[in-house]
Amino acid sequence: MTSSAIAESRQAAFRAQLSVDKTSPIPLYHQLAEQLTKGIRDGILQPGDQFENEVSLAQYLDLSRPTVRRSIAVLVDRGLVVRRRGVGTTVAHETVHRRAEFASLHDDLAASGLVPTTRVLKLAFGQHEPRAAHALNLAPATPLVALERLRMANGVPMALLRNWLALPLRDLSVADLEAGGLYELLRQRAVWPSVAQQTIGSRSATSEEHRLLQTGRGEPVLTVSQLAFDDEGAPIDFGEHSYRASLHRFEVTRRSAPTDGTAPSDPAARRSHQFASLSQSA
Amino acid sequence: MTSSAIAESRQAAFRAQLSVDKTSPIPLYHQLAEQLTKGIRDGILQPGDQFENEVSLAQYLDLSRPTVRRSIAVLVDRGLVVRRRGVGTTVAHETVHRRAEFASLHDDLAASGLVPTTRVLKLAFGQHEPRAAHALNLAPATPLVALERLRMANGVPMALLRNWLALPLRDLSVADLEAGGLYELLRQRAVWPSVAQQTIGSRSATSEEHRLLQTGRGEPVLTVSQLAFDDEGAPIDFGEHSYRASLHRFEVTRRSAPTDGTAPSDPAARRSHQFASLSQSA
DNA sequence: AAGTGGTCTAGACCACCGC
DNA sequence: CGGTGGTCTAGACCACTTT
Repeated sequence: MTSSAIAESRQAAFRAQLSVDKTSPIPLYHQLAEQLTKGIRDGILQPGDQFENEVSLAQYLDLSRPTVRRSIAVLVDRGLVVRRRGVGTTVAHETVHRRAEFASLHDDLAASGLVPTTRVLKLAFGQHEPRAAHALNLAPATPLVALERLRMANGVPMALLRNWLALPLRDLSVADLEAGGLYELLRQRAVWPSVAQQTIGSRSATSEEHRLLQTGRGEPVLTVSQLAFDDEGAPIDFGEHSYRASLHRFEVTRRSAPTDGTAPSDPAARRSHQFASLSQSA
Repeated sequence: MTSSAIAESRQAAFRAQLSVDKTSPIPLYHQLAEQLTKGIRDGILQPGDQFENEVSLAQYLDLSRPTVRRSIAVLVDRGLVVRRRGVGTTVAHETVHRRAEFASLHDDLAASGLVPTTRVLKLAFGQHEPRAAHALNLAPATPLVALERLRMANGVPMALLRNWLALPLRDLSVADLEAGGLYELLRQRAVWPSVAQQTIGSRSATSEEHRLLQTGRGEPVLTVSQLAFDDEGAPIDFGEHSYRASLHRFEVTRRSAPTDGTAPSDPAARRSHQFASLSQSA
């Protein structure tokens, strides 16, 4: 049995697992994209394997080709597969699709098997912070919720997190904030961050940071300024975070890809914008 | 005249400028997306303005609705507009669509009105660098092109750039490298980077960096390790770059958005992955 | 009820690649 | 040449928001 024959049998076995529920409120393309993604992430389809072509997959699942194509576009966008005109679609190489996904620092630490804890240094309502207000596109006198937290992992100080919330969330408590991540709390209050602009820099630690983060001699901090907005562009919060440089890395994936994950053959279209995904890890 | 009436007249004037060439080899959706993008970037359409709806725009341009929709999806992906079911499409707020796009450090400096220059410290063919080879998924003994450059702006040292190329480009010359950016040279040789994984960190400058970059006392460096791959996942290069922290910031835009720039209403689909764009600036 | 975006169909023709 | 992905059409029905 040749290796390609083995790959074909993998493909056939995988295809047999696929199914979509046309009565579900979940879009068909989304159902299929999730199943295809899982197949690759679980290793059922392996790097270099030929993907079933769009037409026959559509026929097999009784879907139209555009719908199947849209599903595959999701995988292309995630960097899991590569489409080549005239050739076919193949599962991308290992190093390409180890694409980091974003999670909050709290979640990231937890995922690393560490125990994240939070010490709330400050929680104040109705604060005025003209700089934060300006960054959030609000009037300078807009009252904000000011927040200062020290994030630790297994008791080791990791980051100093300062945030100013544009929302009148008077029910936030120190206990809530020490129990988990800020964005999780916001989502519980139906606040869905949609866009966040971050600026990553670095400098030597201030004396306060040195004290709170227990940084070593000459250890710098990685600084992240963040502006978050919801679906409609309404401001959510402004954050200024300092991470111990020796304990953190920010992973970014830059990708050149047209919007829908297809690759126009035209040179003008190739000069397209580039997209990336971000994760942070300790 | 009400402000919405003014916005409507802007919209009408803008629509009159639109046109697509059906005989062009450039995809129709791409032609339209570029024109719409330009209209927003040039301020012809302003934040908060209502976009023409998909159906009438399709009718006006004699295109099908899916094609127009695909164009608008490009803008959604770029963060320029916001779609809301039952409401319409509006131009995103200023702070949301000031989305930085990626460019090479060389291009970024030039765009800032600075004069970028490059000093080639090393250019060596057939080098063995097991660490770089491993990162690129190559055999440890694979010969690489080793490259070390000092990038300056207006004569001020900005960054130390070390790269190892996986490609047998024996025709690279010091003169080429001092004339422009590395990736521009690669594109001239038909090498199209498709995916780049970067890890951003920070540490205090080594003595060599201190000497070459003329860093101030206690000034750290921002470090970026980068792996670049082409369309097919073939490795292009491994880079280790050190930027003077006081002179650089990395801008990242995180966005939660489904693949094609649409927003599934289903909660399961909302728990989708997040995308971002990266730029670096001095 | 009217109008918007969100999804989907069942085709079509073309460009590119490998045989 | 056949098979693949890339683009496009002309509809359809639905979900959601506003009036």
